Amino acid sequence: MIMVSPVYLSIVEDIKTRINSGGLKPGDAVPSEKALCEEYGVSRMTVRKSLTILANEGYIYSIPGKGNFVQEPVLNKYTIFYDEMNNSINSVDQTKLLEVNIIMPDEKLANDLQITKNKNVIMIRRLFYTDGVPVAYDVKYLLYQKGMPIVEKEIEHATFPEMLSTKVSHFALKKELIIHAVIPDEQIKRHLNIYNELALLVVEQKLYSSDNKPMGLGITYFRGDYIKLQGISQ
Amino acid sequence: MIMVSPVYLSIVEDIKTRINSGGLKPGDAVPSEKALCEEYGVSRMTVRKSLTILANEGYIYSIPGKGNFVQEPVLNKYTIFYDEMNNSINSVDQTKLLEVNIIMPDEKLANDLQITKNKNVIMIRRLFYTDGVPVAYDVKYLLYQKGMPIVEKEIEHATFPEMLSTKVSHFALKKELIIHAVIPDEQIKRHLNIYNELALLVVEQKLYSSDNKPMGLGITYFRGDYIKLQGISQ
DNA sequence: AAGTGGTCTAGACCACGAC
DNA sequence: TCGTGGTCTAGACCACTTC
Repeated sequence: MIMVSPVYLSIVEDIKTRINSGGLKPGDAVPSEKALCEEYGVSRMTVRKSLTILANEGYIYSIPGKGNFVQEPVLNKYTIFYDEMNNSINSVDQTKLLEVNIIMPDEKLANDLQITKNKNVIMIRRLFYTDGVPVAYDVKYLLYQKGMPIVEKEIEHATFPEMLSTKVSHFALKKELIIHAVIPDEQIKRHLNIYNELALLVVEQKLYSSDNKPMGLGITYFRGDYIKLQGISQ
Repeated sequence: MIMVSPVYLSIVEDIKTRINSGGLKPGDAVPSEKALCEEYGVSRMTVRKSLTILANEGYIYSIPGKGNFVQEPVLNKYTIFYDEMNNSINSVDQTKLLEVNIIMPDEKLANDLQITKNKNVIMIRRLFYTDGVPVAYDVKYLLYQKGMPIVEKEIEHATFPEMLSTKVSHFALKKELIIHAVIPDEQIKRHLNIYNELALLVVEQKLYSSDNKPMGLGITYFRGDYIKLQGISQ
């Protein structure tokens, strides 16, 4: 049994090697598709399949009528997998629902959710525990819509995107994270049993519908000694 | 002048709509390529181009011999653009090189860099300023290699990946971020002119060569009131 | 006019899965 | 055996860039 890797993949690897070794530098033109066909002895569609992969992986870009060119590498792009219940050093194994309420938003919240101050907003406040220790204080604000689940069972253990599951297709959901660090205020110190100096990692989540209308705002305050977020390139 | 969008894109949009509207649910089989050819009246390569795009965007996956299936949506994936000199609320406009030195690693550092404790490591310590205010304290550890730039000019204003520019192709560089929050120690308080309680956002960067050997470790301590990291879905 | 990439066709053969 | 997706070919026409 011989595993033969498809031709287009070996062409991809070959061109990657030319780029990584410096033979092809950012801005340089890749040989034309016709030239690559002759060089590798394959049809144009095969060469184009290879070039499509290289473009998808960020190695090259194409300008119609001109050619394919080596892309300047992106050095600052990372992928992070975030879920308020799970992170790289710790998982939430218990939650406590502090409050579910319908409120009227204040100035800032109305602005964040792009609504007027007389609209109803669902506020959910929870505590997250690991091994019996309170590790995070969590607040969510959701635009109130008919048919929304305000059943405590459905809310207590749900992550933010899950709370919108009945209203929105998850494929269409756009999300945004804002990460920063603060000193806890008295209320949070009380909830998280903090008696000495400790920093909080704060993660704000904003959910948008496919037409970029805000659907909700979530803020999770993690004890700094109980969370690390991890990002990876590619 | 009429802009005609290519057929394969309209097929992509049509299938996306079927998925977003719930007509096709996660786990469901997408109609076979042959069926799609007949439905849209196009050749198989055109249908396959559409399916490739849907697969690349995470909507579907394929099992050879069985068919194409709707993917379970990933709800926790975000992209973050991080660069120690720039973030969404603030940019570093001035740097101060505190120290460049060759050191022997301690236990933890040797472990992080996967080297023995008798190997040489370059340590670089810097301060970052915005409008004359020190906003971050930055430490880098780089494996010493012949030909490495220890010229202060090349180091002072460089981001971490840039420091390796002479040694590694940036395309091949793998990177990792660890984000957490701490209270500053006395040394950092002194460097950042912190007199009251303030949290630090700490970003650790690890750089790896293409064969997953660690190349360097960087730790940047940002004043919590001067940095916010932003992540977006898709 | 010549060269480039973008789109699309109508086939072909293969490996794999289900029956 | 038949249907499925995976690979590959040898063309074609188009829009665009360059000269």
